[in-house]
Amino acid sequence: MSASRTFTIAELADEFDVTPRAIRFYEDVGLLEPSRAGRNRVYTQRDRTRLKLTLRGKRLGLSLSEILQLVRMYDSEADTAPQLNAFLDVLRMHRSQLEQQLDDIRVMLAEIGQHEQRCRRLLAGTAKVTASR
Amino acid sequence: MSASRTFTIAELADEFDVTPRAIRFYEDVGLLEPSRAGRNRVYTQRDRTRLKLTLRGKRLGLSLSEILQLVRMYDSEADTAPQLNAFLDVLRMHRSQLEQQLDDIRVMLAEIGQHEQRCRRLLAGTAKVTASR
DNA sequence: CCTTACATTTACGTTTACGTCAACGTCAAT
DNA sequence: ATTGACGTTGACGTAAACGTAAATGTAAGG
Repeated sequence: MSASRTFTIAELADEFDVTPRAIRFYEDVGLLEPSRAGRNRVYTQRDRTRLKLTLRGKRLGLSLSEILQLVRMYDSEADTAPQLNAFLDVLRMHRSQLEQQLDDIRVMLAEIGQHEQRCRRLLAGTAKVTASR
Repeated sequence: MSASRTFTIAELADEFDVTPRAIRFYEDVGLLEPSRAGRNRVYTQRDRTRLKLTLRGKRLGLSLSEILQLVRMYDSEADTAPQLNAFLDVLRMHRSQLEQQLDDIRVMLAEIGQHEQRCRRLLAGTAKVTASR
């Protein structure tokens, strides 16, 4: 069993292209919980996964507190019916938000396609003009 | 020709569920350019479209200045080959970013699906327990 | 032993995207 | 004439997400 590798703050910072400052900040808000070797932070695979989740959330425009709610929910061992139903509600909300984003992205990609077409048309034009001179 | 309807700030605020304050702020940063009827702002269809674009950008996590760059680019009448090529580069960048987001969303949706499954399994369990009591 | 490199905490600074008064204009309805 | 309802311009406040020193520790290498 790969004795569950650990990471230094700089390793994670390098791997995910964030600053150590940001990583410590994520700890402040409760997203990471590294152990310590003396004063220094020691990050586990779990922290690494958390960080990856965090950055993915950020890329989708979530705030850190929203991300925190998410990971806490995912970690929580809800077991009563009310808890589970509340959980399901939150999941539905997130899913509908993600689907809204999917729509937004589709529209934007379509627009980008249009503009690319236009650019290429125009470039073809300037090429001819240049060649004909 | 539908004499190009105009809108008041409150109409737009209502339609898109944002505050007038936000709309005025978008004007401050250059995203909207309403004309005036005396002191009051008058928004055109173009402004409405701009606002829609703005809010879509926001949902995807873009900053207002990024959105401003986008709409300016889309409006600009680039016509020289270097301009057009630069334009294409930016379009490619945005497309790759959107595709990254698509990936992120797919992963998140999959995770949500997992959790929903788990919840339903557990709920089925609690239902049985409840029923058997 | 001294420097270099990386780590830490504390703390103040900064940018973004508005919120929140305050003070005022204006037009319609009572 | 006054009361809302809606609009305006400042101007200050604020939450989020770090950046940026400053002062300190500490382990490794020359």
